[in-house]
Amino acid sequence: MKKVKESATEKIILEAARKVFIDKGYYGARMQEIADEAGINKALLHYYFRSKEKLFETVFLEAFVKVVPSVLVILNSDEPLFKKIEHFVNNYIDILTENPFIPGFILYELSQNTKRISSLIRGTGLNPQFFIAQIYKEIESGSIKNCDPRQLIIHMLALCIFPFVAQPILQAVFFKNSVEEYRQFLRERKAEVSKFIIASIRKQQEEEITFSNPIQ
Amino acid sequence: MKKVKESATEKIILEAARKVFIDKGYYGARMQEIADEAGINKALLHYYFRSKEKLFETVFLEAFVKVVPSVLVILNSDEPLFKKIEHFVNNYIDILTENPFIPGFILYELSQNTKRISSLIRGTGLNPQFFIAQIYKEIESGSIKNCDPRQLIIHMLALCIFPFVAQPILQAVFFKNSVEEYRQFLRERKAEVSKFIIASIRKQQEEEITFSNPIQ
DNA sequence: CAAATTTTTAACTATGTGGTTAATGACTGC
DNA sequence: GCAGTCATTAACCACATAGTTAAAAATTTG
Repeated sequence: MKKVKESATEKIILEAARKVFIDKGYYGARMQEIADEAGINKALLHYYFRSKEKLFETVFLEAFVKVVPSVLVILNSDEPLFKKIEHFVNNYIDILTENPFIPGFILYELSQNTKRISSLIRGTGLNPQFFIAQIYKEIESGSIKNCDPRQLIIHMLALCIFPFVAQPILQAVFFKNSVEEYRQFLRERKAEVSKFIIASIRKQQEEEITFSNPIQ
Repeated sequence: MKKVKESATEKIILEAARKVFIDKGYYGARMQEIADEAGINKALLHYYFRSKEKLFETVFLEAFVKVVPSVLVILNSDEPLFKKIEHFVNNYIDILTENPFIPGFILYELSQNTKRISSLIRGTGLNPQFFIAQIYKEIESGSIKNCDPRQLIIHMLALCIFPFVAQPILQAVFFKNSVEEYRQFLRERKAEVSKFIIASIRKQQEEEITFSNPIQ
């Protein structure tokens, strides 16, 4: 019988599985390679996790929980908007720097298995309504320009996540394939992105620029 | 012997291979599935393309060429910066709307097998130097704020590409899983993104805001 | 039309893969 | 210290998969 508390072996397996799955994806990963990486017999993988699919499921959920909800807390806090954007961008890029392969991993597996999305969303309480309401308030109060809050949120996500998803090609094209240069770039990017966003949405006193089509 | 002009069968195979590879990725794809999809015998795949890897390379390069270089032409044109940004964003989002799964495909395969794929890409002449120089000129002339041109380019790419890479989850979270609503959102996004970028980088006459750390 | 060539197929092979099993080693409680 | 349970292993199995082959069908060519 399996114990509730996870054994040391179980942790070692999960660690190895995470590495291999993130590197190779579900289909590319080999149970033997995971076992080798963990330095144990392949049968143990099945002993603890029954099947490749179950093992993957566990790894995926751990990754998802690591990256998504932590950042959601910030969006639902009651900080003022500009501070919140800075806070969000800083934290998100930090978390992703520590787990640079997780966004690509999540996006790919999610595009393969769209069914899982809805259960994940339900499980982690992904709901942008509070943040959307805050953006509306700021628009009405005149501190930011008119826009569709969903567009703004997706701008924020894109600017934070994309550099990690596209790391290989960006690193090759813009940074002579130097990992160190790319890391430096990401550090600078934290400040760069918040400034970029805030400069764009902040309303100038003298003119009222309206964005097209707020929301229906 | 293989003819120079590709036969009808060859086209059918490529079409089927594209579909399966994009859906399942390199490791997930099965030669038998591609053959079934094409309605032909599996041996024909090897007859025309020798191996899975060669077939994949062909498919990948076709996809890459469809999405990347066409848009590079715009960046290397001599339009003024703001017009060029609008032009770029409009064209890119259009192209991606027609090929919504290609970005994810490219990024995924690139992250799985960076070495092999980057040698494939090298032949396609990706070079942002001209556009980078243009951005510098605009900074010097005082029409846009100071910034690292690479950051700006990656902002642009992120804002265009991310909505396609993350479509499943964004659609679920923000658009009740409605494909039509998401399409509408992408249409609006074209205008939204250029405005967002230009509003952020345009320099106001009265103040000179400097971004941190231009380039070394 | 018949010979030569190209295209297509069914059957096959070698290998890699996820998963199983039965035996062994390591603990744990008494 | 020993019975009983849990953890670990090597050897194995069934099956799927990329790739091959040899023969048949279709097409081209003289």
